[in-house]
Amino acid sequence: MNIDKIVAKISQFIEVKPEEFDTFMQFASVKQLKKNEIWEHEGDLGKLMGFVNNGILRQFYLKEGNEFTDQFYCEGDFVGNFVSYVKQKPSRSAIQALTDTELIVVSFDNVQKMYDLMPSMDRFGRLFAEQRLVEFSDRITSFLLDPPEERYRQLIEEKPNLLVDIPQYYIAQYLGIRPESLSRIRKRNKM
Amino acid sequence: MNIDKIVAKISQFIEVKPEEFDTFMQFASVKQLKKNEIWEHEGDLGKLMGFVNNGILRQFYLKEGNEFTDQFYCEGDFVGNFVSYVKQKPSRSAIQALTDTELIVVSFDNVQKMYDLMPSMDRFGRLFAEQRLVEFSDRITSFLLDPPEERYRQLIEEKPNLLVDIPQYYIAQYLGIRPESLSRIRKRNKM
DNA sequence: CCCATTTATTGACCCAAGTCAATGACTTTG
DNA sequence: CAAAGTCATTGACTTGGGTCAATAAATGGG
Repeated sequence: MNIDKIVAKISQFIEVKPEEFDTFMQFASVKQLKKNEIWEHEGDLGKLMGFVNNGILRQFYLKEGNEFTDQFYCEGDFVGNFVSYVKQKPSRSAIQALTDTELIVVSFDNVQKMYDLMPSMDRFGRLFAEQRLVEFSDRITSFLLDPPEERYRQLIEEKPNLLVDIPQYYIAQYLGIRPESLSRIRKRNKM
Repeated sequence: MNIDKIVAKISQFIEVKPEEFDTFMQFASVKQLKKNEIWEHEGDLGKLMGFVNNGILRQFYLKEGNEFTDQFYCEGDFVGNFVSYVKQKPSRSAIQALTDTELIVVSFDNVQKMYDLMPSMDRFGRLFAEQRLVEFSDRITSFLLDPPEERYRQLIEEKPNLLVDIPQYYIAQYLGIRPESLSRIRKRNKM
């Protein structure tokens, strides 16, 4: 199990002692996903948290036969049905690998155990949640302030690899528009 | 200083010992705001956190002469330029009281001190941030899945008092549409 | 390398929100 | 109470995204 990336990630937030990582790794396992494989299904209760060692995933909703992509998860991100877990309600969304993907997986129950065992974990959880909060807040603000065109520009600037690694219609779903409209936006602006 | 509501709020997340609340209150002060008064200005670095004892506030952005309301804060909510504080960058948004308002105010710096002094505070911060995260996530999902009409219906169901206490055009700003469009939506659906 | 499948583009048309301007309703206050 | 100001509604028109269908381009498996 290659833990370099997850060590680096957690160390961005708190100092971690080597023996704490040993504890962490006792709870962890590796999961390989093939392209297009569904990892967490709609209707599941969020039970697992993953760290993306490599690959891209998306979280999506179905409504009236259409798919809506809510989030992308890329290398270095934590992925999971957090909302379902926090609410303790079955998830309305599913999580799917868009490329071959490797995850380091820990159950939320074991994450809870770590919160109780390791004093620094609550702080990590807080700082991590605060950072996600800022990302979510920025996305909401962008829905209010920026037209789809501008949201597309920003997304591609932030995550240029999306454009090469996954079909455009997932990007359209994420922006809240139809693939045809994204195609026209790209044409209008020669992107 | 009436601390009943804030005690109740924090107790939803963690158990607090009376002496811990004493510590908390040493850091806190009360701030009265008049209707339409700006509490935090655009360009300020987020320095203060408030707890809404009563009243309604909004956080808003200016873009090309238009105002965009990003968040409402009602009785029992924590209000502040969290994003600016976390990023340590001047805020692009302002916070304004929409009715006469009473806040219990603590500086973010003192909140940090409490994180270090009181072991349970990191957990409170984590749980609180997790809950906000779920709210934000639901709002993003709603931007993707639901037309403005449906978002309006849900907002009014959740916070019916908004409709009586503040002008409709703030609600339109929050939904991401123009006041004229909200007026037409209400007419179409006899709301 | 070819064929089947998937993905992206384009066209024609529709509709809901945006824009601008005018009017109506309601509030505040001198 | 009258006048000013604020807020909501309505009308006429524009615009950009949605929808459906056809075609083109890219991809992947045999």
